[in-house]
Amino acid sequence: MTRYLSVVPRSTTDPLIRIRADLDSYSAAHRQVGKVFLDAPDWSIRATIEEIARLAEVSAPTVIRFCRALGFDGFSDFKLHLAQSLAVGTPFLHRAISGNDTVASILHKILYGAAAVLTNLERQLDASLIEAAIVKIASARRVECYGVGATSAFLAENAQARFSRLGLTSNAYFDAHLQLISAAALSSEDVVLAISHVGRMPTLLEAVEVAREQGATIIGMTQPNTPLALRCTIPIIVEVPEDAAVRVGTEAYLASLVLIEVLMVGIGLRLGPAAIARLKRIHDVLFERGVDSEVHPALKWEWSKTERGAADHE
Amino acid sequence: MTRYLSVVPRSTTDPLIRIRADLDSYSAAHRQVGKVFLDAPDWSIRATIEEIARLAEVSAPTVIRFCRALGFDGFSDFKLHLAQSLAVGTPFLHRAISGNDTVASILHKILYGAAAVLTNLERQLDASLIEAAIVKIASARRVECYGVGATSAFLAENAQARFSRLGLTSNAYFDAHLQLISAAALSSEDVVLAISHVGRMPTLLEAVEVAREQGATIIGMTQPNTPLALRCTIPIIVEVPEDAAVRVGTEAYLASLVLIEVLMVGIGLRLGPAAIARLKRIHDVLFERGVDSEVHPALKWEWSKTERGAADHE
DNA sequence: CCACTACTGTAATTTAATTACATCACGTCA
DNA sequence: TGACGTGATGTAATTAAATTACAGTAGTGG
Repeated sequence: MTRYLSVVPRSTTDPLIRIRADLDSYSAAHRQVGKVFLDAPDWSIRATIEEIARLAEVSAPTVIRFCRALGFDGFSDFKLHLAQSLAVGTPFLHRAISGNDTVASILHKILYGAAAVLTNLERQLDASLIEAAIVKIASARRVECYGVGATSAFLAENAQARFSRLGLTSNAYFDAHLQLISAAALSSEDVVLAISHVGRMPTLLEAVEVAREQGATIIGMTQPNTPLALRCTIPIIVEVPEDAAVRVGTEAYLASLVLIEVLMVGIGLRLGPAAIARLKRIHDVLFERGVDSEVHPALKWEWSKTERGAADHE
Repeated sequence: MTRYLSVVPRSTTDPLIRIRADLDSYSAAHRQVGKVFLDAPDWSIRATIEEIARLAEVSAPTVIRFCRALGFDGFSDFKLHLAQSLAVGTPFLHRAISGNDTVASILHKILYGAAAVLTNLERQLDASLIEAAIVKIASARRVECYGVGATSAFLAENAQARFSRLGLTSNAYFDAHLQLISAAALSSEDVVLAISHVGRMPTLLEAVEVAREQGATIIGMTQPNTPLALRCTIPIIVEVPEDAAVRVGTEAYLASLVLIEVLMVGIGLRLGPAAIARLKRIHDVLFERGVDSEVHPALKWEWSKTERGAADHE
């Protein structure tokens, strides 16, 4: 009875992602089962094996075999994992905040809502696009970060600070004019990271258009189906549920911020130990001096500019 | 067999929180059971009822009764909920990112890591302190937001923007000097929101000290046991795991941002429809003009509510 | 066309959760 | 003080669920 030992090390992705990815390679009966899980994951975690078998029009053992084929110990084990992967996904999205919420319940809803957005993001994102973005940025001559409005300006600034800390040449522009000037000076070795959730600011689109004409790679961080998304070389689509939940903007903002983090980590790993050592060094310096190391995620860009200059010769 | 129907509406808090809160009021045997769940929640979700009963030195039916007493349908139902509440909590915290991670797995780890921090936050926070902060801010003559360093400056600015949009009088100061001047001008009707994750910046502490002498309420958003935390009237403690992962500050930053969101929502509900209508109005103006509404992350909140007729007051 | 293999279902088995009932401890009131 | 009720717990029986063993079937290669 070594059932409890096989806890984690299977694979990182969650069951539904794997099922969807592999659905085509399954046999007829297994495909049926997979479809049931994909169609009604919420229901599945509370259903018995018989119920699922009935819905999939297969026998119960087939369901078990399906679970085992995915690497789980059995149906129960699979169900547990599925439940956990769904945990933050669905249950709290529908619940809007109202006047009779207590502080504790507001806290709960907002925290879970935010967490849900982040975990759902994994299902929506195309890892290969992110990888493409990482590859491009890591080898770019320079990375220009454009953002319009307070929030995306901060995101752009944040991205720029991180890129600089990794030793890349990067600038951030929040002004329509400066963006245009920057875009006009780009080459095909350069990358633009354009951040705008709404993705229809004419001035930004114009700058993107110019950068495109210069042959630069455009990585856009935006909602699906926006003009910006359509003009990108590599769209990184941040889709947050248009839910009746309290706030909309913050969730997209959190998602974007975390995605920038992913980019930075990915680029860092790609650039190798030197870049990571550089990060650590900056952190240590700040720490020794007793400076708020919270400066870390978004160093002032004057800062990193100087840092970048010094770091070019290593 | 109406087992599957009782899905949600029990209560908002998760099982472990409730158990810990109510532990004292349980009978001897139930307390034993509760302790087992609290001590080994991870193990519990994979254990059978017999195993748990054995460990708690009670009988199996007692375990079931315990689950029922908490409002669940039975042991399985309880286990499922427990599993879900733990889902984002534990499993990925220990896992650092290494060179042989794929982009997909980096994505997974970072997204889940961030989500985990947010959901764990609920267990660590004291809702009554947040409520106290909400009450104070909502009735303050003015709210001064202090932040040092790029990140907490942004947080302070963000908080200030939200408070202003709710119709409160609020300013944000990032400069040591300005903070001091602001602090010196406060009265006992005023509130300072001091944001600093590290919480030991001398200039900020000094400003806080001065504000304190003036009789102002100090709400501090910081780590546990920092000088700032000790000097606050109302400490809002953001404790994030000291993970060995690549990134350090981002998680604390996300947590703080979401907490500001909670404050804003709480204050908004407390202030009533007028504040909510004001938010909506700002949103409409920006929206009509085609401005990136992401400019204001806090916007759009409660539009659903105002739309469904609560816009009464204006 | 046969043998082999990979899938799938049926029926039996095992395991786990749940219920019904008995017991015990404790407090209350005649 | 002692019968009585109430609430909490355990024991044994019951039911439900997951799993295994086995058998049949379809497709594939020799």
